[in-house]
Amino acid sequence: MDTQRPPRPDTKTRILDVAERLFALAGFKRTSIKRLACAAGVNQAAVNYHFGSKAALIEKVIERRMGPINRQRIQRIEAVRRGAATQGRRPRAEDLLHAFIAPAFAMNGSVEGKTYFLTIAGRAVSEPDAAIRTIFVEQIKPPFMLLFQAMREALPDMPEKLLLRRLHLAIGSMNHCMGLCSVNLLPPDLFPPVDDLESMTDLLLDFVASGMKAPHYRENEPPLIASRRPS
Amino acid sequence: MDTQRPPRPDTKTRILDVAERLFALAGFKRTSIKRLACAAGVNQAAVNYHFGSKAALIEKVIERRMGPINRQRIQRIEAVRRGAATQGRRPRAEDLLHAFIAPAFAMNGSVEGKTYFLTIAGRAVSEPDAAIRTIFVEQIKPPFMLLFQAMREALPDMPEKLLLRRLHLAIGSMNHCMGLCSVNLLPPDLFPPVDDLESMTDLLLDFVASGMKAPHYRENEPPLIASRRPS
DNA sequence: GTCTATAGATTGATAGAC
DNA sequence: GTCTATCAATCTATAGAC
Repeated sequence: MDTQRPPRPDTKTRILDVAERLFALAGFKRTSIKRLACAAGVNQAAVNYHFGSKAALIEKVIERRMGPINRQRIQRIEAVRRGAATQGRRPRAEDLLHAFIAPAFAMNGSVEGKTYFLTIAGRAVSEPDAAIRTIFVEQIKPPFMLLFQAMREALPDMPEKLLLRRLHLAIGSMNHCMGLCSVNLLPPDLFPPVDDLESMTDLLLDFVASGMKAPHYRENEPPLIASRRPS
Repeated sequence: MDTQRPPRPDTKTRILDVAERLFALAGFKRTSIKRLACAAGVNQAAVNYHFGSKAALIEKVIERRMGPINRQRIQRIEAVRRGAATQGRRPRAEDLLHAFIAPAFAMNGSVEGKTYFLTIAGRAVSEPDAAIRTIFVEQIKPPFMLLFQAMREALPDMPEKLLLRRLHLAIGSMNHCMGLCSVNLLPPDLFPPVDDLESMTDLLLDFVASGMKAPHYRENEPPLIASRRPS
């Protein structure tokens, strides 16, 4: 066998990899620097030497994945827009949503790294620590707002506020999906494990594309669903 | 004025109310018994005297709201089923989803208590502490499985696995929605605040009902959305 | 860069007086 | 039931030798 084992990554990368895994499995707060360093095979003081503080380490763990994902999102949304403009038509909502969702499930790197980060990202919006939550929110804001603008072109008849709120519901499905397809947050009888991340993407895309295009009623119209307001 | 101020609730209830608020605002882990007791105007030792431990207190906070919500869910799903059977037709997916969703947004009690609990519930599925997460999962399982069975009647052509997975995406939207409509997890420019919980329910119901009924392809069929697999 | 040792703060839980 | 006082464990961060 001429397969050489990959060289042991440097300390900084080892810390980031282990931090990603432990943060996914036990959360930020419950993962102490001490156990993290032990699992990475480095000294406890080395973590603060390389990253300055636990908060800074958390930020690096997030940025390492979110940066590339969000750059891809922006590129692909722009590509969908250009493609539609070339053909003289509006962009399709499905294509835009796919451009936003797919990069999160198609990261480079090991499968493990992927799935661990999906768990972390799934917790992001509801993270109780505002400082951590803000890291995510600020990073996802540019591609999200770009998606919003492009979706206005795709669905010009939908009121802006409704569109924006529905986009948040789509993000909610995506986050939930992210959490489900990695660390087993739910028992298998409750959520049948999905074989691969690609079919997860399809599952999600069908759902949110349909949800985004749901009929909506204008003011003073009777509800579409009669049973909605049970007397 | 003959309006009598409501009598100060007893110690146990005061602790539960304050715990609910602080757990929503700062999370379980970051809320210490000490600050909790201080905010409730009770002694620190009183918390452990009344509840035994922090974990037991968390469980009580969750059960106090989830119990009534889930009982309502079961009642309303059964009612939809009976109503449909009486008319000799299948239950409607919208009605079943409404039966599951509405009780969460229509709790009894103060508006504050409502919204604080919505934040807590929104974090439930992605909670890093498995013990806490399990409390939620076990409590929501009965109404969720009942919803699943009833939805099989409503959408008999959909493969079971797909139906189950889509139901999870619906739950994901709901959870996200719960988090958003209470404590401001996101800045208002990113998510326009919703005036009332009822319109939040409508927003959510339109979205998930449409998502659940999205077209799906059988095996060996070409994808509905051509752009889904960009070469 | 890596290590040991420890400071300094906070935590959950409890013992025991009243 | 309510209080004070405290224990034992845990945490982040850092000082200082090598």
